This record gives sequence, C-alpha cells and structure tokens, in this order.
Amino acid sequence: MKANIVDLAKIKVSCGNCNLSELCLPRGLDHDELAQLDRVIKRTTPLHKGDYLFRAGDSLGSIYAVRSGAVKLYSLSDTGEEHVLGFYLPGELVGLDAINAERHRGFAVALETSSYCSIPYSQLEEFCSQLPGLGHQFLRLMSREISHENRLLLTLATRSAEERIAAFLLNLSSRYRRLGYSALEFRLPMPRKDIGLFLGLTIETVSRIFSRLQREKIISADRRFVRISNPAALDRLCGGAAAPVASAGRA
Amino acid sequence: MKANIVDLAKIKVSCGNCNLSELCLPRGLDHDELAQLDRVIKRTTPLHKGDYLFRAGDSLGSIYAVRSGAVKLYSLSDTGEEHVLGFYLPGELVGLDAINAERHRGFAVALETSSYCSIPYSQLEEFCSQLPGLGHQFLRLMSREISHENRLLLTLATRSAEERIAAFLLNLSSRYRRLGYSALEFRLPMPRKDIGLFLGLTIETVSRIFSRLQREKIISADRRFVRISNPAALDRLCGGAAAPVASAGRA
DNA sequence: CGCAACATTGAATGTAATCAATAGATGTGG
DNA sequence: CCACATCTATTGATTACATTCAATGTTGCG
Repeated sequence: MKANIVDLAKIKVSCGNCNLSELCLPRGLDHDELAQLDRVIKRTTPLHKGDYLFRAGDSLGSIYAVRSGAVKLYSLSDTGEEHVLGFYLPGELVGLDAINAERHRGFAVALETSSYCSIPYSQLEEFCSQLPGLGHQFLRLMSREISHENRLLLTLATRSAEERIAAFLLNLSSRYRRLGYSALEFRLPMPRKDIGLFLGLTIETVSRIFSRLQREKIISADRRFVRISNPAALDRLCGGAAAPVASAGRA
Repeated sequence: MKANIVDLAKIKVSCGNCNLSELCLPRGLDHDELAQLDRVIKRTTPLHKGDYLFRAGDSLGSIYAVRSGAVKLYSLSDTGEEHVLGFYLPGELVGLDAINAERHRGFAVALETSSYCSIPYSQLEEFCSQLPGLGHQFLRLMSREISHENRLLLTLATRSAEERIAAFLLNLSSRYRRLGYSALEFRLPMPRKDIGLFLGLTIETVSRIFSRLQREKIISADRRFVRISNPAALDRLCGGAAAPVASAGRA
C-alpha cells in the first residue's frame, strides 16, 4: 500500500489534479499551460495554527492560494487595534492588495492547520503575459476580490449587527457549498472575537446575536459548530445584501 | 490663433500628452506602447451632470478612466436603498469590479460635467498580454483599488461618525493634491446625502459633524466649498486610519 | 487539576438614527 | 422680476441600538 500513499502525494502537488483548480488560478487553462504553471508553483509544508504567511511590512514576494484550512488577513492601526480584513478558504488567493505598493500592509495568519501554494509575483506577472488564459483568470480573481469588498462595504456601512451576522453566515455557507461541503452545517474556523473584528462589532454583540438567532430557531450553534436551521429566515434577515447564490470568495 | 485652439484639442486626445498619464493606465509605458494604447482608447463628448457611464446589469463593455469632473459609483439593494461605493476623480478607473462577472453591478453617474476615456475590456486584456508594461500597470491599479477598499473597510467597521468624515476629507484632500490642486481648499463634487450614503451615516449626522468641525475651527465649510483650517487636528481625529500621505485613488 | 482562552449574559452608557421643523439655495413660469 | 416649488442643508428632541463595564460560565490544554 505504500505505492498508494506515494500516488496520493503526487496527486496533491499538481494543479492539474487539484480539486480546487476550477476555483483557483488554473481555471480555464489547457493541459500545456497547466504544466507550465505547475512548474513555478511552490507547495511547502503546511502552516500550523498561528503561523504567518506574511506580515505587514514584508515586501511582496509571492501570491498565496489557500489549499486547505483557513487564513485570516488583518491589519493593525497606529494605535495597535486589530481589524480583520477577511478570511480566506481553500481556492482563494491572499495578498492581492500588496501588488500596488509591492509591500504587504496586513498580516496573514493560519487560523488552523492550513496548506497553501505560492507563486512568486514577478513570475506570475510574466506568466500572465505568456499565457492569455492565466492572465484572464488572474484579472477575474482580482476583480472578484473588488466585488466582494464592495458587497462587504455595503454590509458594514448600512446593516445592523443582526444583518451583518446573517450575511456573514450565509457568505460562509455559500463558500463551503462551493467547496463541496455542507452549506447548512459547518465549523467556523475563527473565534467570535475575529468575527467581531471583521464585522465591526464587539465580541459581546456577536455573542448576543448568535444567542438571539438560536432563540429564534434560525440557527443552532455549539461553540464553533453552526447549523443553519432556517436558511430562508437568515436570508430574509440580511435584506438581500449577501447574495447567497453563486457567491464565492472572501467573506 | 485658430491653430492654437486646434493644438489644444489635439493635446487633449492623446495619452502621451495627457497630464494624468502618470496616474492612469499609460504610466510606465514607452513611446511606442503609448502610441498603441492611444489607438484603442476612445474619447467622446463629456457627460453632463446626471448622465450615466453605465448601469447595473449592463454587460461589461469598457473600462472607464475619468479625465475631468467626478463620477459616483453606487448600488441599489433589493429594497431600493442606495449605497455609494465610491467617488472617482480624474486619473482613476471605474468599472474594475465588473470584470469577474462580465456585468456591472453598480451605477456610475456623473456628479458634474465630466469627461472620460474608455477602452473596451476585451482589447485592454489583449493589450495587457502584448505590452508587459501595460499589464503591470493595470494589475497595479486593480491592486490599488483593493488596498483602498481595505482601508475603507477599516474606516467603516471601526470608526465613529466624526472619524469617518475626517478620514473622508483627508482622503479627498490628498487626491486633489495629487492632481495638482490645493489640498486645503476644494469644492466637494457631491452633496451631503452622498457623503452619508458613502460613509454609512445619515445626512443629518453628516451635517452635524460638519457643523461641529467648524465650531472647533478645524474646517470652514460653505455649502460644497471646504477649507481645511487645521489639517493636523483633522489628522489626529481620524486616528491614523486615513493615511493622508501618498494616498491616492478612491475615497 | 488548574489555568488560560473563549464565550455568554446583565446593567448602564453613549452615539447615531429617527422624527420633525425650519432655513437657504436653485430653478421655473407667470 | 417675483412668487412658488423643489432640492439641499441645518438644527432640535426623542428613541434605539450597540458599546462599555462587569461578572460568570465553559472548554480545552499543559
């Protein structure tokens, strides 16, 4: 059975055989293009919870794609307050905001054991010129990030605490479904505090809203495990701000 | 003197002679590349106040660069509420969020008489492959949009009404300086209502904060005309969230 | 087991929204 | 040119929601 193990390892280290390829950079590439991309993508040992992908101030080395686990991106203000900019799940790219200044402004940390692929940005840019399909997909992913942030801006600017939590849960739900997991039952990779720092709420408010949604039989939550019992009600709550259908990418 | 007029007109319709070229797509291109880019960029008659560049649901035709005036990007929720996603000044690109879905989700409307350049997205993408300098700059501008939204997310998620207004004014200030205008005295291209819809505040709150900042001698505002009397105080107010130095792009 | 991190709940406070009225600016047609 | 309507902005009074401060409960780890 040793051969089997080796096979699994080989499968894992190729974009062509990655089950995320339709969500990630390789999307739309033909066999040859894929092979070329594969040559520059690096896959290293997984990160453990608390390990950093990069830190604020680091010069832009690589763009990272989450392969498993979850990554939190956050920034620190002058006064040391943390703000969570987003959570990244498998198939999603981290570090796109650093291209302009060629320097990261945020910290990317693993919320749990997580594996990732990385590609040096200079090479990625070069490849985007050479492989039109890759350039196309990369621009799409950049644009998607902008779209998602637009939706998030709307949520943060205009929605109540309850609506924000509802939108957050539905967003996660659709992203898990996209990954082939259950959309109605999942485990949150982040603590309540990070949800609060992401949505602009205090941890107490987050906790109270979770309790309220539970009293109203809309969700049932046991620590990090969440079950959406009444998706329609949750949908109604977020006032159409979350676009649960066909949504993907950052929360 | 008729020749002079013709000359001015010619100057205006070339990226090579546009005074915004260092802020816009042509940045970093050599003479030949510039000439190629110039061939596909369209410059049409200016928009009047209230004219639309595109509307939600429109398929992605072109990417637009504001040349003069100001453009507001906003979206409507299911319930018809407006949310302003941003304001675009000369040298800034509008419509980058539509690349992913190949469809606009927002409305782009001129806040005042505004001119613009447009480039069909399919051609832009093709050119990005052919001219590495253009691809590089376009990715930078996409990335910059993401960075600015990140900063905005922080502002909306964690700042008080006063801090939001302070950050908003400083952001506009730095963008006007970048364009060569006064950083301390400018005219707001948008009404109070739009500022509120952008910052997640009601028009009443916006008005009250403006009044308060005036009582505190930090600004003086007469309708749309704003003078920043005490930039240091304004800076202190926004708690380091606005990064007034070297900031550029969307508010 | 005992500690530390995470989470929940309650009471009091404060900020911004809402409701409401007024004032000023802009534009139109008589 | 003025009367009127409309749009925009300001200010005040009240209300509602989320924060803050505080205490307690729970889980998992060393």
